[in-house]
Amino acid sequence: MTERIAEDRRAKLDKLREKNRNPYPIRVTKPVSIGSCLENFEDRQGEEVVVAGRLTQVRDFGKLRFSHLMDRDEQIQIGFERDRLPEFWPDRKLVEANDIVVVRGELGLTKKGEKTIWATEVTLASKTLRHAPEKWHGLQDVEARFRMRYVDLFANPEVRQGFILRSKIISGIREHFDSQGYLEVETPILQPIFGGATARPFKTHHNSLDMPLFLRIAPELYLKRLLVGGLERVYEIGRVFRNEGLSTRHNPEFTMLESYGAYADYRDVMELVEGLFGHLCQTVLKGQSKVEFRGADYDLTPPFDKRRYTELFAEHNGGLDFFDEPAVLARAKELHIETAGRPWEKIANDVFEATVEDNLSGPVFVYDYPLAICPFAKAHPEDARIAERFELFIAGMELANAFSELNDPIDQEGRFERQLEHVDEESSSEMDEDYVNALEFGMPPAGGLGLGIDRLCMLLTGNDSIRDVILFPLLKRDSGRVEKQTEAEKED
RNA sequence: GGGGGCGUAGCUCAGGGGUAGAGCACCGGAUUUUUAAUCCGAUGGUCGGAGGUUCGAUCCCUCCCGCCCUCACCA
Repeated sequence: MTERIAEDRRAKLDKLREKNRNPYPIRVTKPVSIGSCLENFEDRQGEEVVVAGRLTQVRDFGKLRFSHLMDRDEQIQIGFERDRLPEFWPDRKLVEANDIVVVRGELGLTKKGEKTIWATEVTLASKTLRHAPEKWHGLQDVEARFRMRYVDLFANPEVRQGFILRSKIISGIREHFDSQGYLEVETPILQPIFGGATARPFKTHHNSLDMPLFLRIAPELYLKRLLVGGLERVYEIGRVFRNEGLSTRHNPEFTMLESYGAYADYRDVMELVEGLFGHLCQTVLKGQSKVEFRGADYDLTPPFDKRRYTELFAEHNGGLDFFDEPAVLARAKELHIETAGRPWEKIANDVFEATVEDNLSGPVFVYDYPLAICPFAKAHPEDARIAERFELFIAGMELANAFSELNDPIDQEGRFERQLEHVDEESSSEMDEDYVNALEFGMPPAGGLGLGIDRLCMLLTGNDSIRDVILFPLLKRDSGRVEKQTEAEKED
């Protein structure tokens, strides 16, 4: 079969049209879910229902045929009998596996006790022109699954369930923040100055304003402006964009939750996060608190372990004091970490990442980070070198990042200025003066949180790769296939 | 960007310097209780792309494209 469209299916489509059967009707009878038909099924035999979905696996017995019908959540057997379907029966071979149909019928059982809808009326709702993937293995080819996610979703029910779960996770997050009095807001994705994180941005341009713009790397600085404005508790779930490499844990666009709550500090945010995980275990995981990820088990029951950054640093580096610059530099060289021309605190943090992070199975809050790598966090009242910041690690993945937000405009301006001394592709060459201006109008003390939704979904759905929890992960264009297709189209 | 692996029918996969293979799907036939139905028959391929070696390449070599894993950057 070299044609783009399966010729046999095209022929069936033509036959349907000849018989005045619309293969793509505008309106069909509204169905109920198959799941609702399965509830209390035994007591409802003989009841008439209308269901709809994709046909699978037709099993033909001459005057009788069986198939399964699949909708979003469930599937059920459909029994087609010649004598009950005078209208449909002559067309039965024109309607085949993979077609979308609406079936009216009676709930009943087969001789072997299989729950079945005995059809009394069958309407083709959409004719399929492509062959479906194999019924048993589904679509396995990873590349094809990503490029044709629409096929992956209907051919692989577990993929569909995974994305349904992702949707429920996001609903669960909204429920939790809403219940805590947080207001969901939206802030600019197109930003004239990028900030709020350390990452290379995507650049774009607005034509009529003739203005360079960046796709946001974080919503942080806009959300905190809203605290100045008095909204007090805000959160945003949205896409952020980072112009960096791809991996099983990184996609150039990913979904982030950020929240900011006035009159709270990072300890309160830890509780907020623990509460969130508790809520998700209750709702999304239906009371479960254990998840399996990459072959290991994780217990998400709060409270989580809490470990001080500098203590972990010493523990995994032979008692080394994080602030002992010459000793840490020596350790960095031992670990073959790039040191030349880089700020020492980044080098020291690289030592932390190289020696500690992979060993954090978690869930664990790592807290009290060195202030120098936390440009938006408040200093610890007892040690000016330390910031009130924590990160949540589970399965070696950084899932969340939070701090007691810096609201001192003069301190903030100074930290921006210090950042400008080391400008690279990952930091703006411009200070966000308006953000400092906002702080000068007064921002209440606040606890802020950033949480990677995709990684959370990986953990809760047990998927190893971020591409398995993003419906359409970024892929290169397959120029070979594209050329092949356009050539084939020209020949038509 | 570095290293490793992969790309064969619509799908899942085997094969391998000499006419390209299976199962499923599809097509024709049989069949009123199947559950990956079964049975009989038929169809279906630029073996990712372009070069090279060879009498002959899907197989060997080179380059290119794409995907996966991994390292680096990062969340």
